[in-house]
Amino acid sequence: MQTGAKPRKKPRQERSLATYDAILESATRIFGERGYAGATTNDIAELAGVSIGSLYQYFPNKDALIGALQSHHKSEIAAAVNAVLEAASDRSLRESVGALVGAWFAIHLRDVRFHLRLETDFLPFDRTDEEDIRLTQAIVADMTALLARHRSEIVPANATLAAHIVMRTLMGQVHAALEMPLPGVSSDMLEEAVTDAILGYLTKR
Amino acid sequence: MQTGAKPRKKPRQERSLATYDAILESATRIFGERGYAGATTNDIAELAGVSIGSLYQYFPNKDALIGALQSHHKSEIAAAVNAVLEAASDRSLRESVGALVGAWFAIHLRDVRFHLRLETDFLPFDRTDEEDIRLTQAIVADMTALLARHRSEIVPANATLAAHIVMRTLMGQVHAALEMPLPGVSSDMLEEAVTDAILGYLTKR
Amino acid sequence: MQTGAKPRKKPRQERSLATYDAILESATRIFGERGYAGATTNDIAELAGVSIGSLYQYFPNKDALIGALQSHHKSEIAAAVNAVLEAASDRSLRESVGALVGAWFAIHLRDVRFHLRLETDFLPFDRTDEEDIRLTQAIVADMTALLARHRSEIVPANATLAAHIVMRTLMGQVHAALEMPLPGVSSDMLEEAVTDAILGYLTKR
Amino acid sequence: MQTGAKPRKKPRQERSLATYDAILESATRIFGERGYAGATTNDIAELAGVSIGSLYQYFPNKDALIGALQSHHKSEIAAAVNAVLEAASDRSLRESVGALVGAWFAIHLRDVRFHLRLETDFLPFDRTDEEDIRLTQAIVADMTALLARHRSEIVPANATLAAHIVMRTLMGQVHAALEMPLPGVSSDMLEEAVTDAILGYLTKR
DNA sequence: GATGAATGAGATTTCATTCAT
DNA sequence: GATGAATGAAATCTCATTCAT
Repeated sequence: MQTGAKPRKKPRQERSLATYDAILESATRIFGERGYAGATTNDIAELAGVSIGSLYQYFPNKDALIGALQSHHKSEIAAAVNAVLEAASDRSLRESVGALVGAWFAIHLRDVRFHLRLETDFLPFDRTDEEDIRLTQAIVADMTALLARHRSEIVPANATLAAHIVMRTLMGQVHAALEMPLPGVSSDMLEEAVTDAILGYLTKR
Repeated sequence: MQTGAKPRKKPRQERSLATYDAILESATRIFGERGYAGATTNDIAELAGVSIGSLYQYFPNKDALIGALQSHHKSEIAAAVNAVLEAASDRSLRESVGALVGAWFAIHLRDVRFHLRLETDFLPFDRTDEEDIRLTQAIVADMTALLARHRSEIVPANATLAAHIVMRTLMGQVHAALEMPLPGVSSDMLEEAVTDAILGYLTKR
Repeated sequence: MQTGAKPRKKPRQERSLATYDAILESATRIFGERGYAGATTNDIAELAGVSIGSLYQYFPNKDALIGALQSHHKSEIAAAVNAVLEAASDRSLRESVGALVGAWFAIHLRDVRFHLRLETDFLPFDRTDEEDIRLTQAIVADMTALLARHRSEIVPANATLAAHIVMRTLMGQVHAALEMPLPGVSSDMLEEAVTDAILGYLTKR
Repeated sequence: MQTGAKPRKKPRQERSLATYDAILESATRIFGERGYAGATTNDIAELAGVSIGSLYQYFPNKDALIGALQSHHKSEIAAAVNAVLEAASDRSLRESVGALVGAWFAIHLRDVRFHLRLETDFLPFDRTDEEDIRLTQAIVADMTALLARHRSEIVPANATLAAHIVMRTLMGQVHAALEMPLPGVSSDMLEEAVTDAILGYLTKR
């Protein structure tokens, strides 16, 4: 796999934009259904209703599609975390953590199979482009800021480490929830349990 | 990818056994370095020092290699969890959870890149063979039993759900630790933080 | 490759002419650097600063670019040979041959890489259009006339064969000089050696 | 085009050798007929009667085929020049040069179209592998030695330059003879004219 | 006339798998 | 049992060319 694969050109005309979007939508579906290796660029183009040549006009290779999809995904998470931070002043720690857990699950459940793939097949990709690094840092920064707001209630001394632990707990729980659903456990119950787990870590004295 | 691919035969003779092991060892290395798609059966055979024909004598196809590797991995975890359970009578809850976390990290750190792959590239594999299901159930059962031993200290009412949450927290934390190491955080510190997170969830009143 | 591809139209207006020239100049550069297969019409258009559509307005296909370039090249040679012929009355045989060699080298050295390509990649092109044939004949005719002027000093009986041998010697030497420069041999020395070789052939008794 | 492409493996078994030879023979034919760009690896494999996979087992890419063909060609020339040198003691300069010209033409005429391609399409290839350099040096060295044997009759002072001029004359004349045959000129006549040209250069006082 | 998005045939190359030796 | 030459389906990607705007 090549690295640093980025969109070859940004669409300028209208027609172009529609093509670009159609390809990404198709890619989401097909990667989600078949995984990285199982998906073929020809099938993605076909489902998008464009020629294979057009796909390669916008994405220099297969990996560039994954890159674009991952960027979009991470942007969503960053926005959600930021929204929780913005609303934090009116909320208790429990409410904020609950909102965080809720948003995290919501983003992933919207397109379950795709996100599961994203967390599995695609993670090994070199995610070294600046955009991606920036987003990751933004997420961690917002989470650290969120914890700082409730400094007095929180036990762990190292705030950055705590932010990472929280983020990783979220990732792990969501991933596992997608991969092996627990029979007899509603998503409300699950979200509450995860919220408890995070609060337990943060506030246990 | 084919599903339910199992080893074609269990080698009985000495020389056979050596060949079989050499192939698995080589597969661990190469899958770890290159991922599922990047690894080729020819390269695995070559590194193992056997002909490609011999590889196919023991494993009917590429997926069977992954299957064997995953079984081995899950067996290790099951054994570790069981060992913690066996030793639980002499230990406090904190000690047992600490031992669990330690063992989990140890198993994965031993061959970092491969285990990271295992958690990513290879998860989508249909793990529906009986052996695998049995092992997963054994792990959850042992964990539930472990929690039961400390019933009085533990808050979550649903023991099975609690066992899953714990297991998932472990998986998520280990995976994240492998994938994005935290600079300035020693593995001891990390293990302690994860232990805290789990205990926080289990015992928070 | 198509044969007999000719410029679709000769541009009449000023702006058109500038576009036409820009394309040819760009083609010279890119064919020279990358060869026939390595050059793409899109890149040629881009370097010329015009759209790919415009390029195809002037040249019906890729081969037409080569055709135009070859014509231009052959015209230059024809003009140079003719100039030597025109000046021949005031010159000795040695002077005329020296002028011929000098002009031939000068034309090719001006854009070394492109001319090397011209002698290699592009020769197989069907050069059957009338213009090209006419130019080739003109070159041979002028050379024959040049030799005729010094009939008395010249040994080979068949003047046309002699003209061809001279032309071919020039082509071979220039080509080889471009392709594998001789370290320690200045271009003056080389031109003199080639002049000697031709004179040796023509005048050896 | 990739450089330094060499045969992927040397055939060890009998079957293997036959495959290898069949591919090279087929490649000679198809490259000769269609040129580098026009030839496809699939067609070469098909004509050779082997699968495309087998072709790539022996030659890592298209260029490696050209490389092998060029090596073979240069070997032939080197052998011929050496043979002329070996026989030089019993011959006059004119006889040796005549033999050289004859051999050079013979090698190329045997498979005219292919050799023409070799001199055109394929020359731009990076011929930087040691084998090739060694052969070129051997050819020049043998030619220089040949000239040294007739030192007293020869005019040009710089023997290496003279050897190059001779070689380049040969290349140019053969190439031109292949590309544009002279109507009414037999090959004997042509070879004699070329011999005269070379001798003229070497011995003109 | 100019533009450039779109096309799609076709080329190269890989690699899991087979099977004659 | 072991070998490794051979297979060929299938995937990625290119680029000359068209044509609606």
